[in-house]
Amino acid sequence: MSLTRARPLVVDPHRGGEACAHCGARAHSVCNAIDNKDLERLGSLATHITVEPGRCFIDEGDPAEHFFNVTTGTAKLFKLLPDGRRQITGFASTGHFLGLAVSSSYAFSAEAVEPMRICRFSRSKLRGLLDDFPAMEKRLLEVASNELVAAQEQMLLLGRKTARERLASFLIDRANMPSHCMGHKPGSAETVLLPMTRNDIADYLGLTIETVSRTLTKLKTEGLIEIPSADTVVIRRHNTLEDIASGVSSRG
Amino acid sequence: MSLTRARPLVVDPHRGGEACAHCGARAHSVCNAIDNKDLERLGSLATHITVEPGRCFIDEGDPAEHFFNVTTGTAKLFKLLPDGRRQITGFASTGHFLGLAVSSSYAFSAEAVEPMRICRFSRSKLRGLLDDFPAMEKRLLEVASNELVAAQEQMLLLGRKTARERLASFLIDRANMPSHCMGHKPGSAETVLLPMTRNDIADYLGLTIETVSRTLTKLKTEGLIEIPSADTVVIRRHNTLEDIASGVSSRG
DNA sequence: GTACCGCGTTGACGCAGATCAAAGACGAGT
DNA sequence: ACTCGTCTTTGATCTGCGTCAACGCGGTAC
Repeated sequence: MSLTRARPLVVDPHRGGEACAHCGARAHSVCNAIDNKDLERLGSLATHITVEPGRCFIDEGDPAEHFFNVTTGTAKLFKLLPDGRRQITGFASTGHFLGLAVSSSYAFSAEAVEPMRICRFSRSKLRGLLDDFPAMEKRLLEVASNELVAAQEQMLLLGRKTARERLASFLIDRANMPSHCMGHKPGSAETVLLPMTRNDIADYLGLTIETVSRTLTKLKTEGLIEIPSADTVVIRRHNTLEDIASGVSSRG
Repeated sequence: MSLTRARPLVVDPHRGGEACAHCGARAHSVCNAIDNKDLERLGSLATHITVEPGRCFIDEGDPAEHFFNVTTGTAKLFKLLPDGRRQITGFASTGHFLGLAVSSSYAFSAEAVEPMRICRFSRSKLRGLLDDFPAMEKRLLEVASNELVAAQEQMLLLGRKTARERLASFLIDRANMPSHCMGHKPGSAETVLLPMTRNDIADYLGLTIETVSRTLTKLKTEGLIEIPSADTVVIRRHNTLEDIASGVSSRG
């Protein structure tokens, strides 16, 4: 299932504990379970890579040789059916950890939607690190548990919510994201940035691009949101949108 | 299948390490990460309870005071919307571990579909146990990772598969389950037992009960399966069903 | 026996969202 | 400025599945 690899990923020669100590993502990631004094060992295992938008850096089915930690930017995680139908299972931003699977191959693909910087660890080497630093393993379990809760919420959305409710849920989720995940501009919690395309949103919400566009337009004409540009949404009536998202409001 | 209900959970006085040493579920559960010599401590933390079909033993939103380990039987895990719409996020059978969430309250409800025996641990006490036995924490991380992979697969199903593909996927999944999960009679991998109702299947697959019934009937008339009784399905053409499940076959 | 009652099946019809189609909007390259 | 390609919006039409309704079946109580 390998997609095109016109150019190799860019590997940054800059590495080592020095990089970890000054990493802006550390505060938001599993890495903060590691003491300063042990950071050098962590850094020695990491390779820093940059990924341009549209580039796939994890291919479903490929041997799972690495873990990844997102430093900056956003990726979409997705699974494909043979005929091209796609389900985006999530978006990974700063601090997000990828590649947890026990299996020997990746269970999903990952593609950058924004320019990204990523920290890459060899799977086999990290295993030894985890044995030495149980605090990090504890953090991983926390992270995995939280993702499981989010996955269940998404199953509820995909299985039982209407298009209107899905869009409302999506916008509320984005608005509630910490600012380091690019959910909104600092100081303006109601401005939601959407770095992904309508197609990505559709594949995330189990809809078509047309339904996403139409539903957003409807929310706009009802005065619940504004859409100053295609990748920016301003939430005007947050409470109403929350009610719709949780299935309370039946108007439409 | 229907037994009496509206009785409290039965707490079995039988407890202690002795019970763990002879527990039939241990081989399939996170407990097998614990040495025999430490089993007594594990057992001292556990309370054994029995749950009758139809009884809810986890309520979404309640304070998360316990972890659960399924010894025998099957539970459905689900989330509700205010108007009653329900999404079943999974079925938990022998060896399944419940209540991983980091949050202080449960993210889903759990209800027995078959008579169950469950091992209950206090959340706070188990925390200390995990600190002492990192092997168990490692197992938990493995379990959580595997569930995350399953959750992503289910998102693909709910977001992008047709009713026909969903039912085929469901039957294939059931057929591939280890026999201790009641997926099939030993020696007859193609006989799938369905302890849950059509309503449960519908809420698991994001469909209605009528569509589940119709689609199963269609698969039957096409000779892909047999339905000797409502809770038993015999898979006749396993490969064809697998193709449908993975979105290859477009006939219908 | 008969009268339930919960569960499953089947049919007729309706609708939310998919599909098909076309036309802006916007940026990159020349 | 112009073209080209990608993304987005909007309209017309179609359809898979939901909704509504009726009936059958097996188990249980009496």
